Amino acid sequence: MKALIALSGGVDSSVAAYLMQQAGYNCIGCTMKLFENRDAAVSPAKSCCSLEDVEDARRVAFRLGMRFYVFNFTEDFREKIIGHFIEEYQAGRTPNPCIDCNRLMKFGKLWERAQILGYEKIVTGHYARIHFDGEKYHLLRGLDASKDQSYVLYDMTQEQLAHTAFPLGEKTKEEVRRIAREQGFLNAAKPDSQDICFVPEGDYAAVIAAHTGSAPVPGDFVDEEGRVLGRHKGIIHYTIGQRKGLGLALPASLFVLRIDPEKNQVVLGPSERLFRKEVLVKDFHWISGAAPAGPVFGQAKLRYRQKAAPVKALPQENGSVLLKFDDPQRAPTPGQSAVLYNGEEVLGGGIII
RNA sequence: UGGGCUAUAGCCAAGCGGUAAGGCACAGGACUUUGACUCCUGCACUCGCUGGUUCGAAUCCAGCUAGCCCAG
Repeated sequence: MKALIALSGGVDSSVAAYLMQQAGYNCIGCTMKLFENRDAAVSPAKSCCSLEDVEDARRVAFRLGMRFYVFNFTEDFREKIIGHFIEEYQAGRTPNPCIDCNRLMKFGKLWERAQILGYEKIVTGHYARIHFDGEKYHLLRGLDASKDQSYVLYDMTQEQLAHTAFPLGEKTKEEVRRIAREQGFLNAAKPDSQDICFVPEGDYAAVIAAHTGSAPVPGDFVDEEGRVLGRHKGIIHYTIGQRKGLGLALPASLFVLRIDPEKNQVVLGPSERLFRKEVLVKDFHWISGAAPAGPVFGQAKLRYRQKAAPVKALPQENGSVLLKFDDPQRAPTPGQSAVLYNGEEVLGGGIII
């Protein structure tokens, strides 16, 4: 069996490559080149796919005796991932580019390329498990609950799951680091990735400005009654539930409740006004391939780092799903992904509207 | 220029003779393959200014300055 390993340059994918090799696969390593230096000033060891990391990936592949390719996906990435990222922010929503990247790049473009080259599997370092019951593929949480990354994979199709391997799904981060050390990988102690790969220093607004060639338009901060509280730097700077960085000195802290792109306003209010029991999710993707006939009882996450909360999911005729939580959830944010679980299994997910 | 009130960090604000609470904002860190949230740490050798009383004052007294209110 031939496997194409997506090497990011980090520890996880390196160990994933090693494990596949040990499992007897004929492996080849590859890294996706997703953006140019000019598109995102150098972002050292902080991201999952910065250009410097390509060299780390190459060294790991060399050490394992694998051939190594770099696939240039910069054009698609700029158009589809960065482009969408910018549109969403400008529309007052908060996108999660990593989700799009997984769907369109890793399990989209990369899988296409793998098929052309005759590989049966593509392999990544995600902490998640795939289970085949003889009929359907199931996506399960990673065994290491603290590193579980099943959330970012909810968009995977049956076909993709059939041709993907997550060798780290059964491992803990500790074990992975240990294996990396034992194998003498130079990135064994490399920090976990963070931040958006094409956004250096976390300054995504600067990236948007650089790509659009125009600065965000300042507007008013208002309270729920419409009273003006101050001036904001442009709606792209804010997200629902945000507290820091408003630059307002008020007697109590306020949070972003809503963003109104038409009026170019950001509505602020106290924390307790952020909670919602019902959340509507559009374009819901069911991993099984089809929406269930009736309501589903399970748990859902509205953001990556959040414990799944008990919910009743009601599939709608138009492909949306209405989530009715047992307890109010803090700051559901349009543009972010809601993912539905049934215990260890990911049932599907979509975008909050 | 008659009377009254108030002046504490970027903002709000405790303090009422014993050696500057707290909140917001801000900065740094932790957490994190998104943005946030959260958590930790830091942040007035000084209380509008000048004198005085006192062992000791942001706290009492006087004058000055500034702002606000009422009466003009």
